[in-house]
Amino acid sequence: MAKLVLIDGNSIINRAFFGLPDLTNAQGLHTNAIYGFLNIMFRILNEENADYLVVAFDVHEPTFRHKMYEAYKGTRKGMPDELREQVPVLKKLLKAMNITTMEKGGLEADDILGTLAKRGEAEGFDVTLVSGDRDLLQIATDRILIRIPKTKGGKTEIEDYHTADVINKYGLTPSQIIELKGLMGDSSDNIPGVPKIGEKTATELLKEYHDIDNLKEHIPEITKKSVRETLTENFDMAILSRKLATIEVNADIELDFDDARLGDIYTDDAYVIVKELGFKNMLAKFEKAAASVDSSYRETFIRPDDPLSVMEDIKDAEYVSFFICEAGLSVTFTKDRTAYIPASGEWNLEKLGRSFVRSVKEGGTDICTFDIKSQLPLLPDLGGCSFFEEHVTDICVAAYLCNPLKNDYAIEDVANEYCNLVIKSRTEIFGKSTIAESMMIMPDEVMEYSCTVSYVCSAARDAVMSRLAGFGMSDLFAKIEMPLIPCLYDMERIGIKLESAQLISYGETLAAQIRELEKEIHDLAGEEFNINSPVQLGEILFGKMQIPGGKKTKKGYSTAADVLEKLAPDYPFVSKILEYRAIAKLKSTYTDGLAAFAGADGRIHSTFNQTITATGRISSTEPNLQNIPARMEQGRLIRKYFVPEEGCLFIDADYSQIELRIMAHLSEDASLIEAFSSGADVHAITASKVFHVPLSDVTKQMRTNAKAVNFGIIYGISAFGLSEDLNISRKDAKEFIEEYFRTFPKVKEYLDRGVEEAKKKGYVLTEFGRRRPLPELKSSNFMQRSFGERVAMNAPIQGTAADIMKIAMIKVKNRLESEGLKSRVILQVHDELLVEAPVSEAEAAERILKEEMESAVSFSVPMIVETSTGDSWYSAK
DNA sequence: GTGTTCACG
DNA sequence: ACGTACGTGAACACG
Repeated sequence: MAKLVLIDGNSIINRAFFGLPDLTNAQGLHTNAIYGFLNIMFRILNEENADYLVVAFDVHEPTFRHKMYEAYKGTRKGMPDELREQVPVLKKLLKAMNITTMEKGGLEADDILGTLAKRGEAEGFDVTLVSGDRDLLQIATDRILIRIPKTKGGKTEIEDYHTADVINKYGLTPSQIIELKGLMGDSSDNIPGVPKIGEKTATELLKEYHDIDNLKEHIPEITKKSVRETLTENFDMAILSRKLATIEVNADIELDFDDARLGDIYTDDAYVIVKELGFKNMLAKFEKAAASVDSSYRETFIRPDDPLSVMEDIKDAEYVSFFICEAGLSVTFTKDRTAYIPASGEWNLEKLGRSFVRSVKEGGTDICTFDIKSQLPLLPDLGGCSFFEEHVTDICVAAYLCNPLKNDYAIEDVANEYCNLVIKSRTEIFGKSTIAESMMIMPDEVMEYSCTVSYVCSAARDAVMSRLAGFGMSDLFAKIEMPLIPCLYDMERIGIKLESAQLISYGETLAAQIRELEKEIHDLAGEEFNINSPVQLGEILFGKMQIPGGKKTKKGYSTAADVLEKLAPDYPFVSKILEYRAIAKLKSTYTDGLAAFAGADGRIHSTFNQTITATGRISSTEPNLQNIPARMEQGRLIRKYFVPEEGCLFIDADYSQIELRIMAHLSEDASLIEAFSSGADVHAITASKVFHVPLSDVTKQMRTNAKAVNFGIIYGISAFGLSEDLNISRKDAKEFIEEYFRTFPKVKEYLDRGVEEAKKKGYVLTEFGRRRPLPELKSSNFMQRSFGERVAMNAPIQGTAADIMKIAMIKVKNRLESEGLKSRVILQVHDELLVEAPVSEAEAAERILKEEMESAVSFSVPMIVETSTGDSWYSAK
């Protein structure tokens, strides 16, 4: 028996859109509805052995009359733009998968589906009809199965209806569903129905009188007066509504089912589209197709007999792209020639790297690759900041600057986005194994991968760099991001010394405290439970102990610190929990966690990532050294175990109030600029001005409030946020903000102007041209739009601060080296640099740090740097 | 894998 | 009426 599957495209894509969180691909296209649609379609195809498949759509040309009607009714709003833009992409994808789609002016998708279902049944098929719309139940028979997917808590469950199932569930036959809609209406479909008659009454009436025509004859028999009256008065509504609810099953549709026969849907074209959409977990399905994608470029990969000649050619070339890994070196000269030299025999890895570096240096050759920082261990003495500025192009970093919002910058995405090239990703080829592990087992694949990376860099270079130039970021790239790479590499390579043994012993004292607290908490609670589990803790606190706290999260109660802190004064039990949490965090993340990262040299080598943040900041991982405790003494003690090498000191230098200073500069607010020029405590001055009291009369509370407002302004202030932070009413918070803006009127002008401009352009820029796109500003969702507005205020400030710090790092490195010092920057924490300096150099290094950081930019307010020295990170702060 | 919590700037 | 501060990363619980 042949099987025909019909999908209600509009209905399913709608369900998917509203059921899934907002997803976007690298280009900022919304993709959640397409993703959800595909998931459902794949599931159906998996379950059904479909021979024929048709996806039906409504025609989306809302007529003038439609619009008037919708505006008047206020219901069934037009599609949100975020969904609208996805429809053509889905259609394109379905086409690429050779799946028949149908739409016809004047017909709704329903009518197409109804007609095809009945026709299919008549031709002897088993028919399965997939829709989110219960209207379709009227089509159900023993041979036509209606499947309605429902998303329940992330999972998709499908309800199945044959005739019997409809009767079971509704007590009505499929054809009576039409009568049901006629009586009760359907607000989602703009079917009015009979006033005051809902599902219950309608069902009872139909059970008794079967259908609307028969019901008409028997209205006088109805016992309930209100029902009798509304039916008498509004019977024409029932007739009209039934007509609206009736799905056309004899529409004029031309379709030969043979044309809808399901073939191979995993085509090359579809692979490319799915890849563009960024649906990584679906790509596996299309993998086979990927292998057959045009890969003629592979024929340009060669293994020269004489590595030496390659090295000579590098000298002569103006620029080359390359990739070096444990397996060997690839060098792309032109798109027609990529040479691969495996590391073996005489040409071992060491020699390969050194020769490459020498050739590049001798030839003054420009080099281009992807994520050069990870290759630097194999490229000894490649060069410092100025070499990077003049000769290096990192495609990964360039792609990041072009769009800093992506989660990762895998080479296959760049190949796809900039050269329309489909290549296999590293994980597609090697799985979880590293290249080093794979080179013995599959050397050919390793060679091909290496060559592909190098080739793609050449192929993408022009496109990426011209986009960068179009965005005005060429200087930012060459003069800041590229020279920063050796700074980051140095910090990673040098690392920071950790007194592991002492740290672990501090961990043990913490463990003792944890055990103590655990016991007290369990005693107070009267039972043992996992304090670390927010679910269990919520149950105990707000369930068992009846502490007022209310719900907050999707899954039960929130036990976040800000909630608990409000309760702590009244409930000692809650204070204990907070104490427990604080210590448990210290132990797991900072004591045990950090100790595990100490290398054989007794130092921690973190990774500093340049392509993670949306604002241009650096991030630190494995471990994160940018969030070592500092605010509470108990945590701050952790810093005592970060120590300088013997004979060295730490010098810590941090920018004072850098973000506020930047805002003063950008807004040109005279009062704020003056506040900074006077050199006094800016939060106190703010308080003095906002609360209209002399500086000497500013109380602690006033300063705290002013400080919170200052932070709020930088974050893109909202009365709600400030009120949460200060634990005051929203009204008071609003007044603070208004008074602040009255005091610093130009700050308000600046922020408003920034948001307005961002809305017009769709992005914001830092002082150094770093660009942050703001797709949220176009959102129809209030929350997302508001978020976009706050980001528009924050990103130029946070981003400019990041730019300044990057400039400073380059200057500091250059200066330390040019003065022949051994002192080195070993950490960056956004507005702070930590230098490890031989004791004899400490004073010089401290002076250099301050000078170079303060002179990194020349703004209308001074950039002040505070330094301090010590024999641990703790004492140098 | 996702959500919650919490450490930093 | 909505339900919020900006930017990160790690540990843990839980499905």
